[in-house]
Amino acid sequence: MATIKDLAAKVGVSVATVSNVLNDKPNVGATVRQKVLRAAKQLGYRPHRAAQAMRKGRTRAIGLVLPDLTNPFFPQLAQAVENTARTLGLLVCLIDSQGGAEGESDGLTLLSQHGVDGVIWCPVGAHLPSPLRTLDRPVVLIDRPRPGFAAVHSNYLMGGELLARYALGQGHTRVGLLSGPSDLESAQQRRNGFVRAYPKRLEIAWEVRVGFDGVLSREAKDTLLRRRRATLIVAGNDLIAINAIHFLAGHNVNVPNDVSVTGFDDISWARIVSPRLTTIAQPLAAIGTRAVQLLQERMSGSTIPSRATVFDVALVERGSVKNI
Amino acid sequence: MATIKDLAAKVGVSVATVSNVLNDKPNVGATVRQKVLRAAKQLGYRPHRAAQAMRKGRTRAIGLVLPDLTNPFFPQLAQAVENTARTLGLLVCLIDSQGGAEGESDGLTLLSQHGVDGVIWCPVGAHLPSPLRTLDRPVVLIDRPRPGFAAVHSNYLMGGELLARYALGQGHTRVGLLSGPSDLESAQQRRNGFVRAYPKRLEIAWEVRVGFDGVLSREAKDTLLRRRRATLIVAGNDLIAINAIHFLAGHNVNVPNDVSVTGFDDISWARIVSPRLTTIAQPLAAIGTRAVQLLQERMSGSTIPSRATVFDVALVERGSVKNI
DNA sequence: CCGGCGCGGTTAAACGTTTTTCTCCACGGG
DNA sequence: CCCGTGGAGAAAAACGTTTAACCGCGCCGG
Repeated sequence: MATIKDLAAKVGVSVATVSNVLNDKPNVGATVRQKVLRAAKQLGYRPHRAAQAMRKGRTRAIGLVLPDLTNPFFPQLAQAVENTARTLGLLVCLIDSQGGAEGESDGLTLLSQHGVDGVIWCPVGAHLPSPLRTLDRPVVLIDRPRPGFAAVHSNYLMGGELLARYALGQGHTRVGLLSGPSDLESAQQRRNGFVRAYPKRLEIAWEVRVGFDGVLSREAKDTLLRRRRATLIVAGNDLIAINAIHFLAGHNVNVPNDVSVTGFDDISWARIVSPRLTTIAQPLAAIGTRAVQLLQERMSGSTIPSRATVFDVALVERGSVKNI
Repeated sequence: MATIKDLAAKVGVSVATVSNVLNDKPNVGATVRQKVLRAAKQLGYRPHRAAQAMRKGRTRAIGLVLPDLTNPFFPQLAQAVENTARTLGLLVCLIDSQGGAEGESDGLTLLSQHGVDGVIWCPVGAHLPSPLRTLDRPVVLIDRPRPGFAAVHSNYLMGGELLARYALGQGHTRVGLLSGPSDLESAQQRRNGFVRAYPKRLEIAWEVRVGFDGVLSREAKDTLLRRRRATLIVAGNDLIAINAIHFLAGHNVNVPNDVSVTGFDDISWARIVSPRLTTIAQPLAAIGTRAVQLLQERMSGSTIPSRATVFDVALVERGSVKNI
């Protein structure tokens, strides 16, 4: 690998000068600048990132901490993050915490040890991993906002409201809720958006909380079987909805003929499951892209308090809700 | 952040000695060793990875280059890779080339610039990206073997044979092939395993090549509609199978009643699509894990020529094949 | 008694950058 | 004529490690 020293030798100039032209510093003449640039190209010079990191304290790498890549919600996000990061010359270092708090913690220490310049993080719970204290780098939350953090996510309230309006439009007035975990702002807002949109006209027959990974608790299953005359089940996300549909199908309850179901997220599965899932689509790619842009801003030291950016969502109508 | 110098000062010993105990080098007395260790713990010392990288030329980071995270085949792989890497103290740097050769190329240069110690790579085509030449680090291929490279993948031949035996067992003797790209060893072996298992008894009515991303060409669609009396369609992977099923459903041909379909890979979608897909299951997690172990071996300089490790596969019977 | 050797450590150089300080020189104003 | 100024570049220090080279000392064999 060609070093800055080689360039200096080749051009017949000091290393400092080479460094200066490489970093567009002033105090270097036009002719020398040209020569250096040419030599750099010719030798295929690439800066040694470790050396740069050492001096500047910047790695040009960011961390991406996700709860579970096998949850189809995240790959799209990850892809968008990686791609836009790469166009900015940033390397993304992946942590998949497998939904565990200690995986998250380990991952963050690993990242901080490597000195990433910032991290994009989708927190798994409501707690604050300790490595986050020592990691003195900007963090932007993705998909799951939290007070005191920069974040980019969807307008969950809006999603809930869209669902409520749609439910009424399809003639449903008595619904059951398979909400996400109550300690997740993102789950809470979906629910509240729905519940508070038409408090008079929409009756909540029952509500049970489920994890965003979609596994149904005993209680959830029991409730699903009884259903207590709810004609529509509003799930906290697509995974929950899909699991519910499968569970019901296993007990000879047909969706949407016997009961309707809605999801949230529009993950890829929503399109291929049957019935195809009526759900709320988030602009996943845009969220990922925006997250790294935001992070980049904060890494560049801009103290502009652009706290959160939230994206509009849209209802996508498929086949899991019946008009009654 | 506490540095090695601080430790040295605190214990009253030279930095070299501290470094030696931290790296379990000999030539340092037991008492001093204890003191240093204690001080390190006390100050919460963490080695500065950039500095280490600079000196040793090792980053303790590896690259993971994938064609497309939104292809449900890869997230499981990625998760396994990340997790076992983390237990080895390795950071995983992700590249998603979006199926493009130049994305792959860019990603590899980015990785090489950051000086990763090795890369796990699932090549998108048959070509050899140029940055691979300059990147002087071990590479292990994943899922898609290629002559001259260490690789870990499944026994595709075996998978093909299992499918052939199963097909015969279910009474199918005339099949159509929706094979993967012919320049991918992995696609070729699936096909050959199937075709060559019972050349006398199994008649190949037709064969058309499709990309592993599952999008159906004009030719593929036409062929699917005619079918020429094939009772079973053997797809190169699950994505292809699922798209075929959807396409057929859109033209009122029912799987498995009108025609049977098999897949390959057992991606998560295979379980939730309907009919649920009969397919070949690969031990994805094991593959990912083994890949990083293999890479780690090669990174440690072991010249043991453990070229490739291949895993057995299993047929998982679901609902997409009818017994006739 | 002397030379060599292993033990337990220290000193210093090195890795590839960036950055601060320094030098040299030409030029313009007083 | 002298001094100050600023432009162009060089020298050197620094970042946090690792490692090669060195050193003093006690011990053992000859």
